[in-house]
Amino acid sequence: MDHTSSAVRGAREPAMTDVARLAGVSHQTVSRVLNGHPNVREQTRLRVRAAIEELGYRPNRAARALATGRSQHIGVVAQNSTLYGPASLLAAFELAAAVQGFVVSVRRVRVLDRSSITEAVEHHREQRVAGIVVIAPTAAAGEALAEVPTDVPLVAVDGDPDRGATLVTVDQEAGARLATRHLLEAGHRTVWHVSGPAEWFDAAGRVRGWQAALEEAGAEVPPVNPADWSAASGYRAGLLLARMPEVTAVFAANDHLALGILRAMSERGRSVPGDVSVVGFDDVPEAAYFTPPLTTVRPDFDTVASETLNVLMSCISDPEAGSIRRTITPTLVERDSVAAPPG
Amino acid sequence: MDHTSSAVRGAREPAMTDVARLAGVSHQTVSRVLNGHPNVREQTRLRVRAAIEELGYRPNRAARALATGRSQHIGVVAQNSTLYGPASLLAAFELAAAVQGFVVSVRRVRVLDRSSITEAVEHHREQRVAGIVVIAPTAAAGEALAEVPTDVPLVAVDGDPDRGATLVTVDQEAGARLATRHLLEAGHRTVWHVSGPAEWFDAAGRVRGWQAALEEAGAEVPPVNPADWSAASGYRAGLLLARMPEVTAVFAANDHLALGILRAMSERGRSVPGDVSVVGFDDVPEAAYFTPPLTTVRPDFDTVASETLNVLMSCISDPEAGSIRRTITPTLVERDSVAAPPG
DNA sequence: TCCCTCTACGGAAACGTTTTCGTATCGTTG
DNA sequence: CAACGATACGAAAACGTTTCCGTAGAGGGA
Repeated sequence: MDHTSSAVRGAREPAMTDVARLAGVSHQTVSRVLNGHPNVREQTRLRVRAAIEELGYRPNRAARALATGRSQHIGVVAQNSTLYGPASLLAAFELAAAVQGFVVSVRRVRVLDRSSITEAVEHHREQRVAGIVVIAPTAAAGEALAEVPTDVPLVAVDGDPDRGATLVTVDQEAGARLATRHLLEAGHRTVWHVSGPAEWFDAAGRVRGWQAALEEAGAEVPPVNPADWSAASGYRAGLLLARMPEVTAVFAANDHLALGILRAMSERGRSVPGDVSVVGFDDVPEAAYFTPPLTTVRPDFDTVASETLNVLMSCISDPEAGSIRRTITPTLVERDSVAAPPG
Repeated sequence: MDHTSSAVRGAREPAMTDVARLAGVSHQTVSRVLNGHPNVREQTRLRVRAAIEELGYRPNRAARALATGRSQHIGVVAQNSTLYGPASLLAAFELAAAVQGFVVSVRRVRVLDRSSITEAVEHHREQRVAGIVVIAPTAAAGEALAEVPTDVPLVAVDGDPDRGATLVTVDQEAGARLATRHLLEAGHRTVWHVSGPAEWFDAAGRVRGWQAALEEAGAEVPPVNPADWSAASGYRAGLLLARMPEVTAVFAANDHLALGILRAMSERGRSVPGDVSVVGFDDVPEAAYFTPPLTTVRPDFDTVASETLNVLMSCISDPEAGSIRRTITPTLVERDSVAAPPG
């Protein structure tokens, strides 16, 4: 018998008191059973469970939230983009949170500016969420977070590494060093860089890491080729680089930029990795099937997501704790887009 | 003065009664002002607004949900995947819902089987969401939805086209026809197909459309090459097809499969589009930078998302209405991966 | 037997809204 | 001037939980 679906249309949903009446106890006892409190006789517990089952009772979360003052909700603020990194991070986070019994509400913003972010955070606070996660990869987002009230646990992901707030990030610098050193070790005299948008911390960190690796190796630091994250802009940058014979190694700030570069090189008749070596960043699932398969840097987004959840949980359970910081170090995935320079 | 952030730690957040006291009215009048009810003197309205401002008052959504019996939440059930289609659909939906003042809670499931889906839907019902959206592209999901109680508005996206439920879908058959006819019109005698996983409606629809287009043109229908959605499986299928000289045209069920096929063809020395033409599906942002730029079928996910929201809204406002069905027809995007067959 | 301490449960007051109903004031009308 | 319908607002009862406190009964030690 499925009482749930046979419920009369428009009839009030069963509440705790209904369960209590059927089980012959008070509604507080039902509450106790539901929340796993001790001091309930086994026999009573069973009667209550049976009544719950029979009525198809489901607790009203709104009432619970009102009574306790806290909800099992986590608010997420994310940008409206389908970039691989943020998307897979978010998906992994939602799954992890669901496992822990939390429901995550995501609020998308069109652009990551101050007003949008404060509005979105305000919105979540209005919902009395237990905690907030902001995917805040740009400078403007960092500023916005600085002025957010601190009375609700908040963790930033990919945020400003120079702010003191609690933060989970990928070590962009280390990743960029990995890529750059790998190219230098293959014998290239220097490495050119096609960067992401300057206002992104990710992009800035990768530039820093690339530059540091070059300086440490005593290599010349060529000018940065600025781009956004798209294959289209990678293509444009690639066309420029393709006509410079001295360019033999390129580190692209992400895999889609690298794809655009590969395309440009191919059109200009410069073979990869024969004439030019290319390394990307992100390890998107299809990177292994680019032409040629792309050597790239892999940040483990699953780990970022689960660490984010861990950090948020400890912020929730101990709001007085200082700011926490977690950094995930990426790894290098070697494929076929890197070789020794020609000649 | 920012009273919000200067609130004493641990102090109770201001409630409606606090605002009322400060404004010298009763809390019901505050409620009236908040909800835009008429019959409030302009002067009173201003006093109330001032008090709200001064206290940094924000209404408690849980209390409102409890009192009204409905929440401004939309529950989404989605698979834990970073496939481009579902991901961009979801992002667009979240943005559209936010604009309408709804908060969307997404519940990820590891796999799209019956128990996971019913559990996730149950979870949302427990939260008393105003409506539910299930991204249900597989047969198992379709079955699961059949047994979900109908007392909450629910719309399926990419669900079973043969079920009567309210549904928003992409016209997979039309898209596949577009691709197949385009290849036939380029002069190919027939078109081979690398399909998505058989349990996906999307995949099945694309197979049907491809087959229908071939039959209508009197072309031979070659056997389907089954794959999943990944570039890896596209690559494997591509290796097989590359060694069959009679294969001159391939329709891939999505762009990442197509990428794998391009890679396989390139490795086997078969040029695209010189020897083999390829058409994809999805129009991922980087498809224009594949080697060669990919001709593909573009479903407009923004439209799917906004239609989904529209349909859900009408289900919410009129729960007695029958099931609604919306179909979005994709378009063909021509690039450089299609040419006349060799010889 | 008396007192005390557990255990198992009920009574009742929160939590912060919305909503229904009631009422005082005021301008209009017959 | 009495009667009446707006208009502007307040009183009080929901909504369905949790939680604090109280209490009856069982068991144990002096």
